Amino acid sequence: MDNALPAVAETRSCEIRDVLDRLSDKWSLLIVELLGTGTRRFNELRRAVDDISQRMLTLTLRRLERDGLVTRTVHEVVPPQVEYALTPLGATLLDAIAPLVAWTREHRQQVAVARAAYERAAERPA
Amino acid sequence: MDNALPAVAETRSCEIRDVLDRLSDKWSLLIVELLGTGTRRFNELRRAVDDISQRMLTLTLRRLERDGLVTRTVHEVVPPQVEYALTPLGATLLDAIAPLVAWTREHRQQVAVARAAYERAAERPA
DNA sequence: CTGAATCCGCCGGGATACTG
DNA sequence: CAGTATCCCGGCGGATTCAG
Repeated sequence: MDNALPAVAETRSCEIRDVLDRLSDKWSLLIVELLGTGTRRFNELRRAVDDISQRMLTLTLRRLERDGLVTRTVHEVVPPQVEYALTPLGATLLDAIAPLVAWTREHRQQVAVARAAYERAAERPA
Repeated sequence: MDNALPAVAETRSCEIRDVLDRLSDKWSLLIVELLGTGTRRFNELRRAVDDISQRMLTLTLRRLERDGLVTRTVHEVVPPQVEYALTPLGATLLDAIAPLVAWTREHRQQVAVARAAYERAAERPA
């Protein structure tokens, strides 16, 4: 077994840092996942996430738009109406995170159990 | 097309929140990815990530251990030697994030281009 | 309805020093 | 080598208010 830390590992870690950092905020992946089911309006997303602030929803959507993952379409009507949807690029990201989302659903219990056991062990060192 | 926000979307978003939040910190996915290539010692990881502080590496590893994703093995020798490795559960997570990691590698350029275009458009509203 | 702007608390996370 | 302890700062993100 090759036990030395291969150069490829370091290289790969560096390469994915910027984008992975970008996606590692509190809401981005969640919004992408939600937009996977179709075009949504601002308050639709707000209600769906339900504990995101206006501010963070706006900022998250702006960043996703900036990175070419989401489109923002303003309909000039009263009251204003803005629709958000995944771009083709965003759709590929959706596919990429699907396994991760599935993983969280399938292993959530297992993680919770492990965490509970760890906490219990930590509380009684005697 | 079913354009109403389906109940399933809200439900799914809520279900994955806790674990996704847990994984959405700055370093966890990166460490999991690095441990995918085999057992590593503390300073090996430190050098591999290279701009993580001692503190954050320790905290990140502790949390991964707590959640049953990583094992911590202390060898009672001098100097001390501690080895970290993925648990079977951690290995399943590695598989789950593989597509996301691949995505970042394949679309990094595209994101950078979109971002640059967005910034340029923002700077010249005239 | 969809934001922008402001204020502010909290904590993620870096730097440094110390320990077994 | 592999941590722990302490200090401290920046910015994420919530609450609220204002605007088109």
